[in-house]
Amino acid sequence: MASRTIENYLKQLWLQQQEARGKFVPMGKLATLVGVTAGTATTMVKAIADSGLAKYAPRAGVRLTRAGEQLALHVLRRHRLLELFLVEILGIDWSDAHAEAEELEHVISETVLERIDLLLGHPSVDPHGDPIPSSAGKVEAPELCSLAELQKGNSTVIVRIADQSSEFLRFAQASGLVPQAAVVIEHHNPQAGAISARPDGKQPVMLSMAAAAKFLVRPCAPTGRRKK
Amino acid sequence: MASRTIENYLKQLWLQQQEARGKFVPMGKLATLVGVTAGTATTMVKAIADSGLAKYAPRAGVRLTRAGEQLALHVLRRHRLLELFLVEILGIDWSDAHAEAEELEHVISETVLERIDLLLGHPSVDPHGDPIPSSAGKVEAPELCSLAELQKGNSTVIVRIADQSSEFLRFAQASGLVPQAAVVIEHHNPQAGAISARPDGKQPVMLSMAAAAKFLVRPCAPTGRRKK
DNA sequence: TTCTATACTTTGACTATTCAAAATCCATGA
DNA sequence: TCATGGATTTTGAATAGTCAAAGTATAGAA
Ligand SMILES: [Mn+2]
Ligand SMILES: [Mn+2]
Ligand SMILES: [Mn+2]
Ligand SMILES: [Mn+2]
Repeated sequence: MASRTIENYLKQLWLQQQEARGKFVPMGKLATLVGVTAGTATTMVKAIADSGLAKYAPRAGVRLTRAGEQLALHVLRRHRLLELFLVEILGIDWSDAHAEAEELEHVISETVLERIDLLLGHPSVDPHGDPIPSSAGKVEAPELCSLAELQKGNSTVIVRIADQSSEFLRFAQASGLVPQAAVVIEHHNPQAGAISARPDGKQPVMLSMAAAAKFLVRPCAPTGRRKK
Repeated sequence: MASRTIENYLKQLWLQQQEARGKFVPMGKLATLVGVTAGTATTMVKAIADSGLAKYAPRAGVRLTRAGEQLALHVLRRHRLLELFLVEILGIDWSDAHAEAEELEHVISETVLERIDLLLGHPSVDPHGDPIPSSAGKVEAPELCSLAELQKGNSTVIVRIADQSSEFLRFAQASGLVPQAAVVIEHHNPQAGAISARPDGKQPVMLSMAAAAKFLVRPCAPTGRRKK
């Protein structure tokens, strides 16, 4: 029903709405995410709003309607199942899977999708630890904290990486900072704006707070210490 | 490089050229194959010719250049490898694989394609027995004869089905007339324009000459008899 | 309150692809 | 030779997306 272009707008909108729940996504932000100029985004968003998939408030931004969210979740389900499929079954590199899935997500039929889901054993997370929406359009949104929030000496397990760029993913993999990996915080320098994390059986890795914030972990403070 | 639309035109052109080697494909025929009006085909073909992928002769037809053939063969390779992958790995129905591959063939990257090729063990034919072009763009074109050309009492093996429509494929599968199946010609009535073929271990099947011609076999006349 | 930088919207134009309908060509048969 | 009918080409218009550039609104700074 929705064109591939519209599917991309909806998906980015949904992802962005997760960041700031309930708020309107500004046009400039959406344009950047989709990779078009602001004027193009305005035009497309008006069309999307006309078809009832979003609410558009001029100069304020856009927000998905329930129908828009459902459609976005179906696209996201295809995207994430495909990512896992590419990595697990075809052996595609972790860092390339996202870009490949970005195209495939628009041409996979429901039949093929369910076959993939079956073959993978109805997985709940993709290779980056991102949750896979159910075919009914449900996703769990667990509150996670990041490596940036832990204290020196804390140990934890990475569950999710919040950056899909292949450069970052290559760095993460090379460092051993992948989902399921246990890590210990070796140094924590809020002043220097950096921490040092050691993945189990690997060398310690220096991370800026910004980079550390991209590694979502659980449990948050397993050694019992708590902030403040 | 080439858009999905152009890839479709090139592929149909190549397929059609196989039927009548060396001849120009008439616009009306191409239009039907691609599923557009004749006027549209004329417009597109002129653009394709301008980019050097085909030779266009007004009122005579089109023919691919060497460059166009190479591109067409790459698309065909993607198509057939995907068909086999869908059937073998994902368990998609034989009769649906073609339609699915028709979309996927335009978005698969070279990397994913080679992974699929590897996973399938560098196969040489797709689920319908159609040869898969090599990555260098070569295809063998074995001269085959069809069930329609055999005599009563001949036995042979089906190697290829020359019809991609899901209705025909479903009928073929239900009858047991699939690639690798051994069959015996039980009756042969040129006057009635029909034959009866019995797949090994199955019930005999009545086929019009037109239908029988869609089943390509080898060897042609295994029992030593020859025509005329 | 007034000004202005920045974000946003509008406008005009362009590409790719398609269709319907009108115009044209040409092999054929009279 | 000449009229036709069918195939082909041309023309005009439409749709989906996109950009560049020009116009506009508004949160804050002054
Ligand atoms: Mn996409
Ligand atoms: Mn992911
Ligand atoms: Mn296709
Ligand atoms: Mn095939």
